[in-house]
Amino acid sequence: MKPTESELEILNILWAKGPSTVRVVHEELSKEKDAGYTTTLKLMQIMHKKGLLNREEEQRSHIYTSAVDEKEAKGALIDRFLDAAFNGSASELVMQALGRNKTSKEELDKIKELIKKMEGGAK
Amino acid sequence: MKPTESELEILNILWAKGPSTVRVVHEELSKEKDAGYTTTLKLMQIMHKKGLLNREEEQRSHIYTSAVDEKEAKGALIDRFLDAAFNGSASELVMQALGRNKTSKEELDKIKELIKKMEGGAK
DNA sequence: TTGGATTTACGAAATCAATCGTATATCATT
DNA sequence: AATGATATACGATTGATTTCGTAAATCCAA
Repeated sequence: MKPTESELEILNILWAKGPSTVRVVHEELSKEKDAGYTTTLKLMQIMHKKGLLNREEEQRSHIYTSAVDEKEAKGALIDRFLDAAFNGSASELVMQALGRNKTSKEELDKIKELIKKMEGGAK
Repeated sequence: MKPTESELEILNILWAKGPSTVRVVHEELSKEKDAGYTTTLKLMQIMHKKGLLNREEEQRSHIYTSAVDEKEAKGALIDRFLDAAFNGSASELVMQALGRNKTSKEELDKIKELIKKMEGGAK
């Protein structure tokens, strides 16, 4: 399971909006990039064939849903990214990511909470 | 600047080992995957044309070095990955990355240090 | 019910990444 | 100087991704 960047965009939309028609996905997609309707359609058809999307064909406008779990898929993406760019070291990635973007206090708190929990569990 | 996965592997080797010949890079690469020598050569030639690598042609065996800064390049990679998969939210990525991999106590400590520093600077 | 709009299906082109074979040049050793 | 090893250059191929045009089916509204 190795979605391309375009496919990932579509998955993100479906994860956020739930079951959707090509029209809806395309509309959403159009906010970011511009491509023809049939391009989006074709992409989603390919993704369906690959098993990345489910679809219901009862209506004239087919309804698509993601066939892959969001957490799992993103976890796999992280793993691949980690291996490719950071030699598998999660902490390296985290340091870079935090050092880079300005992250809000609330977010930092959440992360601290998580660390605390992880340490607690490890003891 | 958008290295492919193969190109990133080569950049990683050059970042780690410093100026190197194709031969050396290829040898290192061969530990992970197997491809012919000319494949590695071609890749590095393309990267040179793209401006990803510098090379010195004085010797018969050209010496290649990365033309891009490691921190900068990885930062750009993170940004793109963040946008593609996590809607730009660094903390989301961090949470997933930490929650996923088992990270050592030392690494967690380093991260806590970083957070402390960030909070200090924000005050 | 007919015409316009919307949808799906499908083929094909354009691009790009990755791989390799072959030719040519250069070097080192005998 | 000749031979074998090693280097670069370059073209060609393969496969995947992205894009779009067009045809056919379906729906809706005048």
